[in-house]
Amino acid sequence: MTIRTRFAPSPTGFLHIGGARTALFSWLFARKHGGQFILRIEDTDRERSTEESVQAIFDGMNWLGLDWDEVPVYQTHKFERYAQLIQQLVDEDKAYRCYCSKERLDALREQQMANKEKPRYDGHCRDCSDGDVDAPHVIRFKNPIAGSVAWDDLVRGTIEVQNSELDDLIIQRTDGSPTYNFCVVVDDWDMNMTHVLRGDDHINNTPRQINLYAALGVKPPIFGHLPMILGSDGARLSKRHGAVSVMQYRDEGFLPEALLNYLVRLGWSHGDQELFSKQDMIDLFDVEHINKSPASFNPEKLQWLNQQYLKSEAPDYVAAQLALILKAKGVDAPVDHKLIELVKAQAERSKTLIEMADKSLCFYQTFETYNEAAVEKCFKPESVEPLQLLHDKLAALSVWEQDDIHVALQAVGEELGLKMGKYGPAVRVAVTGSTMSPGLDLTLYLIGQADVLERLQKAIALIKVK
RNA sequence: GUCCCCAUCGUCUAGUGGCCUAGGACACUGCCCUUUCACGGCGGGAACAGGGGUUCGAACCCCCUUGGGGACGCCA
Repeated sequence: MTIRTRFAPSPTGFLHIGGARTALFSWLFARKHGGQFILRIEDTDRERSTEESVQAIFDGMNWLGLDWDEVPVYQTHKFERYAQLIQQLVDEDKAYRCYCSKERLDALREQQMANKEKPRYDGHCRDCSDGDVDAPHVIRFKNPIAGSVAWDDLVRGTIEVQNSELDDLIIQRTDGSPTYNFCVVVDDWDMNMTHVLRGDDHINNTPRQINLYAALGVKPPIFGHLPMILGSDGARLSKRHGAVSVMQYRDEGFLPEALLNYLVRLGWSHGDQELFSKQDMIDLFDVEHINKSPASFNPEKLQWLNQQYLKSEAPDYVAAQLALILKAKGVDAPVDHKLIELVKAQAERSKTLIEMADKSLCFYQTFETYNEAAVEKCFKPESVEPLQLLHDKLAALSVWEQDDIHVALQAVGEELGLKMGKYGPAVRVAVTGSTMSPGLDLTLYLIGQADVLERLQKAIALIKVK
């Protein structure tokens, strides 16, 4: 039997971190077993579902490289199918029309809460099957009254719930539209899902759905409930914890490889291994090592991972991403030798592409202002002489090679009897405006002869005035 | 409140009865490397929620307590 899993988001916003992690695990499970991974858009809530959200989900999945098989299924395209099955349940006396008013339901709930009971529908209309079909009504599923429902959860083990805890859920609204719990069951059945991996906020829905499967005479899929992702304060991850949209991470300079790697380690592990390529994940993934407890999202570790990938991914690939961000900052940097060398040098100094871009700006445009503290510390009257000497030596170079620049840099120290630490910082501030940069010779090399000479002169003039 | 689920360093986790005076990673921190900033290397502090059992032996099994999360919608 081919394994088939799915990711079924409702298009009411962007693809968020929690959804992405669920999608990743489902995707991994399918890919690992050579099965299929399908996308389903749960858009039965027409009020909140939008076209843009659907696209945002596709974008997020694509960016992460979570590819899906077959064409995505839209629940709104299946209303006839749902209606037909609901009618079937009514005909078979497995569902019934309920005429209870909202007011009655609210009062009921309030009273139950006051009695310290679990609020649930009392079955008021359960046995009056002779109601007027034309009067406003919903359709409720006749949940079994006695016994219990149990299933063998892929990650939790056996879970059992008493039917007495479950009420008769609405499967069709007054407006005739079907509800979530019903659609999910029909869809997973229609789509031949073998395994359903989802967030454990659905654990409470599972017994209801299993009862629905039984009523429909269908064998349910195997369920696996993934622990939730919490924010740093232990509460469910939400907007106030910072970025929760997958695409926001792209915008903040993260590589998809890093986010994926971070996500896969949230709730799953393979011994002590921290770094996983996509192929590693597919090869190594197993449900046995999925954790049961919720995990807190830790931005620092994500940053560390991002730097690991900034350093280990192909420099031209990183350079292409960097160019995009540089462009957004108004710098047109071609993905050439210079940018690639810059990536290699900056990767070990940057956690994100944004950071890398900011640190690389001065390689493409003259900086407006010097870092004040740097000027204070490094621009001294005695800096003029080595700066001038370096300027002259560099000006004399007919070819601009890193080796020659290195020699010139060394020569200045030797001729003046100065250690590198004595004049190096001044050079660095002169050409970059700050005290931090990659190795000096590489820095000078990448900035280019003309700009270096110009900046050196500008610095000398500044020091003299000072 | 009721039901369901969960519980190892601050965080992610290893651990499936003896290999555990509990291992790795992030973060923090000391030293080394070093022309800056980093990277890297070598160290350090830091956890089995509490209480009862079971067992020759419990981080691992059972029970209770506590704590946390989730669900309780004509949302999904």
